[in-house]
Amino acid sequence: MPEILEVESYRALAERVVGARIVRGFSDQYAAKKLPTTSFWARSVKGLTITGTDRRGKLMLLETDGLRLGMRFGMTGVLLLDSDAGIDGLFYGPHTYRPDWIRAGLELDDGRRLVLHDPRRLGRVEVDPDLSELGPDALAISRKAFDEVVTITRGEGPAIKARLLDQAVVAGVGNLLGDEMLFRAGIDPRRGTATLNGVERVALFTAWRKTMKTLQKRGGSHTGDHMLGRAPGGLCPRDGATMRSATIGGRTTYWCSLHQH
DNA sequence: AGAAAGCCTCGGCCGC
DNA sequence: TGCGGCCGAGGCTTTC
Repeated sequence: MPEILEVESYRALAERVVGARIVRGFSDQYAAKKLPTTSFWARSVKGLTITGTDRRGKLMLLETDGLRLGMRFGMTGVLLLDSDAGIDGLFYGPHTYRPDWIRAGLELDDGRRLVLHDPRRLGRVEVDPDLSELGPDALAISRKAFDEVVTITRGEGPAIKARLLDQAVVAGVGNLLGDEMLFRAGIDPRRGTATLNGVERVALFTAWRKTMKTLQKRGGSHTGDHMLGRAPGGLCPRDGATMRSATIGGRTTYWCSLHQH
């Protein structure tokens, strides 16, 4: 659920704890799944002072005077500072918060708590996360980085939708965002990446930048134009044609039968 | 009851 | 035939 725009809002929220010292960290076994042991997070974070925040794709980072800390939010994770949500709940999943859905977090020397609230337990905490497996950040992607996303060395390459979702190629495009930018660019998500011509590439790049900009203003990935037709039997909000759907790149994908080709 | 917006692993297939 | 890389399917987990 949280895609890059939501994670960016969490990062902005986390800015408020810069300067604070961590007195205690905690996590359950699920949140610690990428760590050697469940207690690794608690042992690693104790005593660190938070010096800044960062983000690569959907991975949020806390810079400290020691280790670099990472948080992933899975599909239903939210970052809370005391009880202030980084965004106003989530479109999918419960819109309520419950103390027993707090899976990991940090207690700070000023009494505040920065916590991962995650009903579905797919969020993760990380210590010194490996960034080498992630492509360049999708939010403010450069033309050069974009060119690499759509460049395939041999064959047609994967479907463009699957390519967009590959975090090693570009970090931060989630399922909704991928559908939204292809919708705006008028490109069929099933198209082989290498089959996009120059005009289509420019259209996709333009749609990409505009989608990020617009949705960031609106407040998240679930406020895209495309969302209106994103339901079984839905109609395209642009031209009223029927929307199609299929699994592409492992995710449910919706596209307009008329203007995306 | 089925599907869900992330991510990881596994197994099959393709090409060298 | 052997092997690595790629890609899709399935699993995780809980909720609505």
